[in-house]
Amino acid sequence: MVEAEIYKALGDPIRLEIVSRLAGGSPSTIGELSGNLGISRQGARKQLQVLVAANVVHLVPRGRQTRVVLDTETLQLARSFIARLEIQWDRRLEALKEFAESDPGE
Amino acid sequence: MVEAEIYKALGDPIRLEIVSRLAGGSPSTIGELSGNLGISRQGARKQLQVLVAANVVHLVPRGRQTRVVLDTETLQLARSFIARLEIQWDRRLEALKEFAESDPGE
DNA sequence: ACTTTATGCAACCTTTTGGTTGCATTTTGT
DNA sequence: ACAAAATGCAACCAAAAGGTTGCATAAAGT
Repeated sequence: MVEAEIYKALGDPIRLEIVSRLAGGSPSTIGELSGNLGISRQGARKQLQVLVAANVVHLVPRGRQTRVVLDTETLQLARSFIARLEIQWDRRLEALKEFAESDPGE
Repeated sequence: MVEAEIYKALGDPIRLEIVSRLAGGSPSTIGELSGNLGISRQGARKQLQVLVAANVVHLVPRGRQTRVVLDTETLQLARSFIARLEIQWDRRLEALKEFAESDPGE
C-alpha cells in the first residue's frame, strides 16, 4: 500500500494549503509558500519536507532560493487509485443488485 | 481545507487496506474486515473508527453484527479535488510555456 | 438457561507529528 | 568587504496517533 504515504502527506490542512497555492499559481519559492500559514517559516519548511518525501512536490534549487514544483505523476497516481476503488465498489453493488432481483425478499 | 481529513484517513496502510478490501468485495462485517491485518481486533476497530469519522465508510448495525459500507460520495470528493489541482497546475504550465515562447532565452 | 459470537469501551503506553527557538550557511546586492 | 536575504539544520516540547490489554454487553445458537 505505497499510496498511503501520498494521502498521508495530503492529509494535513497546512500541507494541503501549500499544494493548493502551488497549483493555483502562487509564486513558488520556499519562502513565499511559507508565508501566511499561521506557523513559523521553519515549521512550514518541515511540512514542505513531508510533501517532498511523499513525492508530491520536488525542490529545485536556483541560486539563493529554491523553487517548489508539483509532481503531477504522483497526484495522478493518488487520483487513479481512488477511481479504481470507486469502480470496484460500483461493480460490486451492481452484482448485489442483480442477485437481489433474482432472489426477492430478505 | 475540509478535504484534509479524508486524505488523512486514507493515509495509513492499514486503513487503506481496509478500504481496498471493502471495495474489492470482501465480506464486510467489522469482524471479518478486522482479521489478518497484523493488529488486534480492537486496534483494527480504532482504525475503522477513523474512516467513519472522515465519512469514508459508514456502519450499519444488523442484529449481532455490523456491516461496513463505503461512502462513494466522499471518495468522489477526494478524487475530484485532486483532479482540480492537476488541472490548475496544467493550465499554469501552459501559461508559462506561452510566456517563454514570447520571450526566448533565460 | 447457558455458551458463544460479534462487538463496544476505557485505560494505558510508546512513537510520531507538528510546532517552536536558536544558530549556521550561502547567495546576492551595495 | 559587508549587510541582507533565503535557506538549512538540530534540539527540544506538547499533543496526537497507533497500538495494546482487560472487561462489559447484547444477540444468536443449542
